[in-house]
Amino acid sequence: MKLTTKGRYAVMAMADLAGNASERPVSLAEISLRQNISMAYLEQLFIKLKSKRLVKSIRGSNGGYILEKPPSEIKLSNIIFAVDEEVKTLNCKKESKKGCNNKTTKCITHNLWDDLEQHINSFFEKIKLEDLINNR
Amino acid sequence: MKLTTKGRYAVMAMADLAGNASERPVSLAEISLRQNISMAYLEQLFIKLKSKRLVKSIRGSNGGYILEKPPSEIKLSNIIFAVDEEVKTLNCKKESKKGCNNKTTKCITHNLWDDLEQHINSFFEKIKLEDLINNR
DNA sequence: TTAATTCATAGTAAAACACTAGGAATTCTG
DNA sequence: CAGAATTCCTAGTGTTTTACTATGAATTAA
Repeated sequence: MKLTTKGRYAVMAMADLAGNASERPVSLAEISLRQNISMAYLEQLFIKLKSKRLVKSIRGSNGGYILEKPPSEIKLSNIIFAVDEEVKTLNCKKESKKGCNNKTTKCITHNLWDDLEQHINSFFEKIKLEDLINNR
Repeated sequence: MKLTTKGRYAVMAMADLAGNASERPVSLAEISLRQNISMAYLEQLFIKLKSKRLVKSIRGSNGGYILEKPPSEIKLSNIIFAVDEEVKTLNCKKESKKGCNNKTTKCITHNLWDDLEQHINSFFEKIKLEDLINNR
């Protein structure tokens, strides 16, 4: 899991979407205004969010986006993985290619970083969009 | 806390140092060989580790480094903070400057990312150098 | 004196990041 | 039907960070 502002923006946008849901779809222009994220950038994010089936789009005038599932079923990890697709293994792959057996110091930290990754993942696995909008 | 290969290399080097401790100090040349990290790069790391009092240096021929404290007293968080000094707040500071009160979506994720940071920190707080060399 | 080492500072190539640009396709509304 | 509002799509780009190299000085053991 990669942690950049991209993931953060995606979470912000999705929280905005969840918090402002109504009959009508929410346009990126609105989100852009409220969250102060450029529209072109949001577009990129939402194309990915859509391809991962987190949102649905309605094209044309008065179009916009709506959540594909209720906020209680969308985990933050889903969002972050959607936009920061590459699972960053922090060079572990490179090193395992170089040959890394379980006795080297190299591999000690190899495992360590894997554990960390899981630790971070579980953080975002536990939190749902719903939690964000409820807890404020 | 910033997570780059730099921190990882530092942990590797410190684990190597802990694992190969003896009467004599351990030279960076040795560590460089064993861990396959360039010496010049190790030098940079160790200057920082030294300034944070994690290692002691012995200059001159047959010199090198030794741990300043027993491995049971060196937390991985100490090592990582030593080399990746800037506490990366992932744009939170920038945003709090822009003005961010507790009702905005922006601030929801602001807090969220702070929590994450703590979550990651606690991961490295719990692990000591000793654990690495014992658990293999 | 020489070799091995740490210390210190500067520089640099490549990658990642965050973002912009430009236009095509779709759909509602008047 | 025309026009406006929107999503969709693909490139491009300036800045920053990263990871690393280069160079040489200072120190110390043998």
